[in-house]
Amino acid sequence: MLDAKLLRSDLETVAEKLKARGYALDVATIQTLEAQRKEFQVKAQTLQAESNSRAKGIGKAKSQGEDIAPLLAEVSSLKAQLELAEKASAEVQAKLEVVFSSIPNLPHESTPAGLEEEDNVELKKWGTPAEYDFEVKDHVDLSEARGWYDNDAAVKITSGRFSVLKGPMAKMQRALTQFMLDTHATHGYEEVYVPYLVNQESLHGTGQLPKFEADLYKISKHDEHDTSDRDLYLIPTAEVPITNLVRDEILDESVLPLKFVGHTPCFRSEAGAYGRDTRGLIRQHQFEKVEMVQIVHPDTSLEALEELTGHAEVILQKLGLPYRLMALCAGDIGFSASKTYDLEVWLPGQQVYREISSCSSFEDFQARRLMARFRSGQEKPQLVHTINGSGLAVGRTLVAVLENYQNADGTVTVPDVLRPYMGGVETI
RNA sequence: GGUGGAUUGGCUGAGUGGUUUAAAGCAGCAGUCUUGAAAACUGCCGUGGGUUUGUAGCCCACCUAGGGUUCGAAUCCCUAGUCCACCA
Repeated sequence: MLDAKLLRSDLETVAEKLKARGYALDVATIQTLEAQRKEFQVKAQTLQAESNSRAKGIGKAKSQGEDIAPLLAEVSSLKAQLELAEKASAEVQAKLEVVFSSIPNLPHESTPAGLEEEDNVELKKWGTPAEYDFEVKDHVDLSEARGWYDNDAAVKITSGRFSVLKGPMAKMQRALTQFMLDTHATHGYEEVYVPYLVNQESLHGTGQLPKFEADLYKISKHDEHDTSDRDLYLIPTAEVPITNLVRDEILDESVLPLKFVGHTPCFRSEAGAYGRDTRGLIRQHQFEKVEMVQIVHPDTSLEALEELTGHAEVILQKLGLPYRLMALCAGDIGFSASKTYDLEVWLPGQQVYREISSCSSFEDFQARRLMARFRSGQEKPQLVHTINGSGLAVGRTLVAVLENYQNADGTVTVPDVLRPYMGGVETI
């Protein structure tokens, strides 16, 4: 959420900045609602103050044994007025809340201009794609030939865009997860285990709700006796539960930066992505991911994003996977993001670089929704900045390892760093 | 699954319808004293929102959460959460 005060004082500038990411801010509507909000809120508060002081006066009169009947008569019409004003105020504030929480974050000044994917800027390439003296397979052909990947079984058990992995491939996915968690621990991240089902407040805090409900799996309680809205959602990323650890907290400045790493499955309905990447493990409704989250002082968020992106790069480097680093343009960054780097890994099977990690700084956008703050000495609480990034998407890393490390005979060489996690085997 | 109890600020803990602006203590901050520290003493000491040029002043809300009763609710009623105890 953007700062409501900024939206009041400098709406035109905000609209201009949002234009950079292709978002048309409805300035007229906001100005109208804002004018109403001010009127009704001031009115309701004034009436409340009046009502409070009258009630106090009645109490005083009664304790002194005076007749309070005339005072009660005076106050009778006040209550109805107050109720009306409060209702009007609550209505307009609810409308503003909906509008405000649907406005995306402002792109950071260092975010490249542009609205399309083609406007993303390649910042560097690492590693050289290997030359193969045989015809390379993609991960699907390769793994099906070995009986490691069974799409039909997944369809039978559940539906499309799920996978059943078997044997060495299943084990390698687990090995990758462990390797990533252990590596990030050496960078000072505290490992956390978190719930896979979260409530609406959590999703609102990190920005998935209210705008992106269609991409989420919702779990209804089916309790006819419980009419309260307590539905839970499967997490689309560990960012949600991990970042929400600091929701409604006032941290002491000395604990910053907080660095968390967690491994979770992620669940995405991928509404609107039908027809894209239907083959193999690239785009799944359920996939494994290791996620890094940093809660930082506002002055250090830019450096923290560089650092965290570097931590994701280390994984690719240790695995010996060629990749490139992209700065996403204003039109391509996510709803809550201010600045985003994508890491794209080389997939020989497709002869393309594919996203394997997305690292973003949200500045105070999530923190404001989360009411995640810190206090320096005796000063007023300030909003923290939040940073997160995949380190890495495990399923896609598995794809990358299989494709990059494949041999002519259909076997796959196990990268050195994974061998300790796979009982020392050198090839699978 | 059932019954009962608890739920107050960073912590402990008073408060069962109105002069409560939530007592008091601890912790914290500032100061006095002291060579310095401790002790003692004095003062400050929650969060969000509104108004506003304003981190000034004034106002509103917040005693687990959400409803309700009332001129007035921490206090009474309902629903839910959490914790504790007992029963099955």
